[in-house]
Amino acid sequence: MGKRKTKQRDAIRAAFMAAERPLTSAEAHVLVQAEIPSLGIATIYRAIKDLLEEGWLVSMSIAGTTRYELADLGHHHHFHCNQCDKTFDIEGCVEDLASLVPKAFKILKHELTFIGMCQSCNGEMTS
Amino acid sequence: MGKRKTKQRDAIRAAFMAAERPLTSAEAHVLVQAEIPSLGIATIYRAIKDLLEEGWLVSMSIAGTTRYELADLGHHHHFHCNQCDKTFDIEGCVEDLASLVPKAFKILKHELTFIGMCQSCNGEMTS
DNA sequence: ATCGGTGCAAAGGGTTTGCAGGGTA
DNA sequence: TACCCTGCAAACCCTTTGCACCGAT
Repeated sequence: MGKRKTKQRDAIRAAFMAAERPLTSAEAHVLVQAEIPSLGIATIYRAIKDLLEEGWLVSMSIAGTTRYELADLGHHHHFHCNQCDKTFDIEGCVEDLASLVPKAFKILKHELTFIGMCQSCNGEMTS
Repeated sequence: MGKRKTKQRDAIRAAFMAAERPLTSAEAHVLVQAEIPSLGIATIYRAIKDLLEEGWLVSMSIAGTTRYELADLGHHHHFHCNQCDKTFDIEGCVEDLASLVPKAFKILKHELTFIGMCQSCNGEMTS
């Protein structure tokens, strides 16, 4: 009844560990197919669902798409590039964010996302 | 060749003005149908598309769904309730957010969203 | 009388589910 | 061997598009 170890799920976990940034289901699929070309998108979705439930991944909604990354990265935030549509991790946070919210609202977490152009795309524009 | 004034688009604009919070396309549809029951969802989507292009609405991606609100509300942020799935506006912001981002990244804007339980739902839980 | 907007239904794109076969334990 | 996982295809849901009709100008 426990989870079984399969090469598909190993490859999916490996893709998220290697990515070092949040991945969409489609991005994960492409990365994993480099290892296992026959792997179907349904397997990606089912694995992500299980990994979310067991707390190994967390999800976020950025730029109209759900993205997933390792749950144990610690508190951080994100930068989304409109040019290449990739999302990157940003270290650090700021104080007193919670003070913005009325006390009657119960805060579970917050998400801070910067939108703009990433280092790579910005460099290409100005070169 | 300009935009025409129709009762459907008037009702759609009125719904966003009255809502005082971001609405999903489905929420807007329900609200507008109270006024014009025959109004179809495609009309909502087409009107939103035009209103975004003319800068009257802005869109955001929260909790897996695209939401829209008036563009002229000034800088503010959002609170999303996991219980009722509604998103609310939060006044204010904090300083020095941009300092978190590496200088090579070009910031266009930022989005800050608190996730938790809103006043109404929180009250129902504890009563 | 134009021609943009609307309503309906079909088409698209992304995500989920049913099912038979394959692989782990 | 038992049964979870996979791959494929169908089903779903949300959004977009085609088309004929309606209605604002």
